[in-house]
Amino acid sequence: MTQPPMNQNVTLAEIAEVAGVSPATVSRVLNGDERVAEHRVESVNRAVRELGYSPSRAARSLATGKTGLIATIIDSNLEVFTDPFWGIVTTAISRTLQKSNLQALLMATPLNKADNMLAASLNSQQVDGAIFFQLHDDGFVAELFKQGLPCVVVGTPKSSKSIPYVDVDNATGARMATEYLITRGAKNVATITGDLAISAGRLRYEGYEAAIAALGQAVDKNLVVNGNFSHESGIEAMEELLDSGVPFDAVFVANDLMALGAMSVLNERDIKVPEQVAVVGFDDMFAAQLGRQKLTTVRQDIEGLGSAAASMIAEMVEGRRPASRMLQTELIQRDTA
Amino acid sequence: MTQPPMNQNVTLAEIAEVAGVSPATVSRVLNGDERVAEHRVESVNRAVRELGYSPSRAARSLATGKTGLIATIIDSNLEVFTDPFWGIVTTAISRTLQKSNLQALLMATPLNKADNMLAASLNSQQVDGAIFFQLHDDGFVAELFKQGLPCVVVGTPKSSKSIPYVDVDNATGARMATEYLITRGAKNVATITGDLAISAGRLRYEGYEAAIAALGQAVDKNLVVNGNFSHESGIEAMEELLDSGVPFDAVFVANDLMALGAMSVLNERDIKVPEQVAVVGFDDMFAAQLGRQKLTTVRQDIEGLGSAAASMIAEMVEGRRPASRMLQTELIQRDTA
DNA sequence: TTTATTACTGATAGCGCTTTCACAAATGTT
DNA sequence: AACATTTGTGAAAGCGCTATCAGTAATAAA
Repeated sequence: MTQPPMNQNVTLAEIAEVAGVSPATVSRVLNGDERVAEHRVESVNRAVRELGYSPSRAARSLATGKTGLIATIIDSNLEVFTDPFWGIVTTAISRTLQKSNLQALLMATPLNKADNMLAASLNSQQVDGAIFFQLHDDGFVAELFKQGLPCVVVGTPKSSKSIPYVDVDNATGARMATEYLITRGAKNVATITGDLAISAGRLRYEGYEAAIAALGQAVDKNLVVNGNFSHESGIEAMEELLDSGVPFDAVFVANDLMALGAMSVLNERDIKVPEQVAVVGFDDMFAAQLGRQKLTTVRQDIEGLGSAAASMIAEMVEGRRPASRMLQTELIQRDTA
Repeated sequence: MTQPPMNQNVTLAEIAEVAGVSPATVSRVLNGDERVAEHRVESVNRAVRELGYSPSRAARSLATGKTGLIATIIDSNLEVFTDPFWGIVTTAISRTLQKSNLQALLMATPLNKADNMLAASLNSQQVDGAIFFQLHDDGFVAELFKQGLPCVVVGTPKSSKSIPYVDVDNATGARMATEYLITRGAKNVATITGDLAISAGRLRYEGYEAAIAALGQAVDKNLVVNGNFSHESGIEAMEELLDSGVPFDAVFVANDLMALGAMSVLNERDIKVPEQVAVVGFDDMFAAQLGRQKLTTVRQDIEGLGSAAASMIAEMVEGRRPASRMLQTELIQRDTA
């Protein structure tokens, strides 16, 4: 409760004076330099406490060439706004960065046209590193990375895998989901895919494929229908599947949003879930738990995504070169399968 | 497509040399000082372009005492993570700040115990201002504000109204919703309230009350049951309402999450919506449009909240003192009323 | 004891910008 | 024609730190 005085304008020089040492020594103490006599460390710390001193970031940046800032860039063209995803991930980033004395600079900007503005921000000594979110065009990121800016992308980069990235293990998650359906007794597992142009879409489909292949079977093309991750496309895909007449008793849907759409079609046509058709989604989005039937789905560790990205960038800032990471998923069994 | 060279280490001094003027003049041009001869302005701009120069934020901060940074503080104890709210609002903030050459610094931190750390970040010359999200204890903010830090809170501050804030007009929105229900022919409009300890909860209830009062009636206490904004509490509240036996033909629910819960109870008991009971929610959360019956609700302008907060803080940074703002809501008619 | 290390510490020189301040040139005023 | 203003510019002094470098005191090695 005893708020420290926290004077706005105390400078290192004043601390030096009060503590009776040179500015250099104060700086050493502040930065944890070992070889300072114990009694001086103490008197410096005391002065810091008493005057409520906290060093100026600007001055420090200017002197060191480090800003302590990490750009967190979201392509505002992207519609990540269907879920708490972005909030959770940025919060995790911010929290994790704090441990390395870094801070997150938020940048929402259309990635294509902003090239220049963004480049200006990133290229000069404005930030120590940058975290990008899955993007259509990662050529820009590759460029920056090559120029020496520490970068990590959340999601799987399209072109240059040389950029460190962190992603959810989409393929394994999808495979687990499909295998679960099979284990539950499904004979014909259909799938509604996401946008196959996006890595998450492709990989989830490949996971489905792998599960079928493990059975020694080939994928029946009639059982796969393409969606684009939208709720609407889930509805359409399920209608198409049903109308085609192919028999199926389970469906793996590439994300919850489409799964919810698919479920509403199933409900309308009075097809019992999971008795007649079992369904499992992917993402464990918030709304998955809202309906009268809660969705069985593959949960991705969103918070983990953020903190992994943050700690990777922190490593890079310190000069190391972290390996890309793949986060495990978890099958959440609920009402629909 | 032609990426500018964008050299990492061009300094103002080099620009001065290339342009054949003094550093002071370069600085003037960069900052739009009027009284520089036209031909010099041009040669400076040319040099800037050719060398791909962009000024160092740190140096500028050190010289001016301004950082160009706005802290965006989210109390990580809070569960804002049920909706895209946070993502939308921060994106809007970031985008709006850019217009004033400011940037958003993200800080997710438990507000109570972090006092010290946060205070350290905010108090010294680390940021030019701060945006806070609705918080239980705004005493901390009041403190900072009194100390001269430009602050804006998103939501309605509990204690000190002297802090500039921006909020959705909860009362009017709730009143509109209730009146709509009445206009539609409802004779007995019930309400499920939110947490009345939170301003949004209280104000939405007051809006309901006002609509009833406008009819010249008093609120029938049997028609109001308290929830706490959670899905679960919506379910419970509706069960209570139904079990109590009080007749009602419409219900205004203080948020969509509870409304969705209430709806599922109505469905289970085969009560037709909106024929037997009309329902309208509040928030227009994403999931409101997902079910088979899309929720009629009061939309709040989340993006507006973010950009208002951002432009208010920008004004304050420039020394002005903006008035608090109240954002209008909009009734979105869908399937449930 | 003399010399070579080691342990601490303080001057001091920037980091890259802004901003007085002073001054010259150009313009305006009696 | 003499003086007072206004304009446009550069020199130079910081802004608050860090980091190099050199120097003194204390310790180890010869």
